[in-house]
Amino acid sequence: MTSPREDLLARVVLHYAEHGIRDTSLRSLAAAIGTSQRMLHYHFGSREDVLVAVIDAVAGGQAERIGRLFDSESDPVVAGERNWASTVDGAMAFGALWFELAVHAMRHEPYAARLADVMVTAQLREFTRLYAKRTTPEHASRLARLTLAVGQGLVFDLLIDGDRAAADAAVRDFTCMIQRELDAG
Amino acid sequence: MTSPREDLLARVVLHYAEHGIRDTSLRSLAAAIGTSQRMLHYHFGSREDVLVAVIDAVAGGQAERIGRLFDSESDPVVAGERNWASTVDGAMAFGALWFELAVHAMRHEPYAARLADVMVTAQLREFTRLYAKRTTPEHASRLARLTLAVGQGLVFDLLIDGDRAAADAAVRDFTCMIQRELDAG
DNA sequence: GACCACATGTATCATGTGATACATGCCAGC
DNA sequence: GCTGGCATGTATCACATGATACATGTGGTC
Repeated sequence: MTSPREDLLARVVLHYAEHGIRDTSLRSLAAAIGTSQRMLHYHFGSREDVLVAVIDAVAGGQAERIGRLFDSESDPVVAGERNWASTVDGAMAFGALWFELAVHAMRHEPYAARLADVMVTAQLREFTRLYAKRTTPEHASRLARLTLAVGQGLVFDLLIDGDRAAADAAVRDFTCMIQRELDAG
Repeated sequence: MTSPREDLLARVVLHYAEHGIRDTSLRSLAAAIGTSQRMLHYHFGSREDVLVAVIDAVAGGQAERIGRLFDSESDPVVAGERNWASTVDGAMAFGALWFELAVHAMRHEPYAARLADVMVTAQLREFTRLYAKRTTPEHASRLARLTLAVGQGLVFDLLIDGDRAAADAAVRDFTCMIQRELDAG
């Protein structure tokens, strides 16, 4: 069912999530996930190709998550809450790796284009679409960016200071504020 | 006036901001900023010490910024706007380096403790203090985290998709929402 | 002028690293 | 049972890298 490559990739992602990419050599990576450096080269090609595969995997997972999340739900507030739940779960799983990968998107590396899309553009589009049902397109677009930023910023802070309860509370406040904004607009 | 070390450090920060830390060797770094690998070792010690110095410099700059920003201004909304202006300027200057360093804070590296403080804790404290003048301490604390997250998340998105106008517009919306929240609370 | 601390240049070392060559195992299909 | 393709193990190469040893310059003090 699962190819050796997929199997390896999953373990690579786990190890990167825990130990970071920057000072993980192919040798130590291979040893840690129970394979050999030879196999990493065989299944991925080069060291950079390992990174690209990781980015593709994370981007793919995120894309799937977005699709699943926004297709089934049409109420923006409920979607926002579900999005937060799903975002924070991913954050706890991937940890700092999420931001480590985001840096590649910020540097506009070609292989990270899809990641940039699922991290920002795609979610922005979906939130805008949802909000547009309750307000003007321009307003919806601004609120979408705000909502996305709140999720990302809270995850940022959460990963640094670990205060999950505070993040959840802030989301609840923001949800109320959005609700009021939509009712007023 | 400026010691050779400070002078070097400033150039190191610039180069890291533009090219990233991850694949910059001491040799290429030294060549790029017009010094020798020998000098980097002489003035900083080891490669990791260079990183620590960079983190300290960035954290110090941010600490100074926080102090300057929040001491002079007592109105939370005005402080929020000024904070955004200053945050976004820093983001455009440091670029992805800001998040590259944040990853170290997320991994709770000891040398990044001060960075974690200025990135989250200190700002959280200041915003909470400001908001507490207009609402309950608990509410102020939640709004502070929200405000901080909005700034960070918008910078995150801005660095990825480059839409400065959208970020500014979102901030304006958020400012209104906060204003309403404070007036209601 | 002797001395000294700070700063810088040159050369080199030991090692970790990505990559590759070559051989081996395993298993399906004929 | 032979063959061919996928997968894996072993050994090695060429090189970049961090680090250090040693020599040189430079400016200030007595």
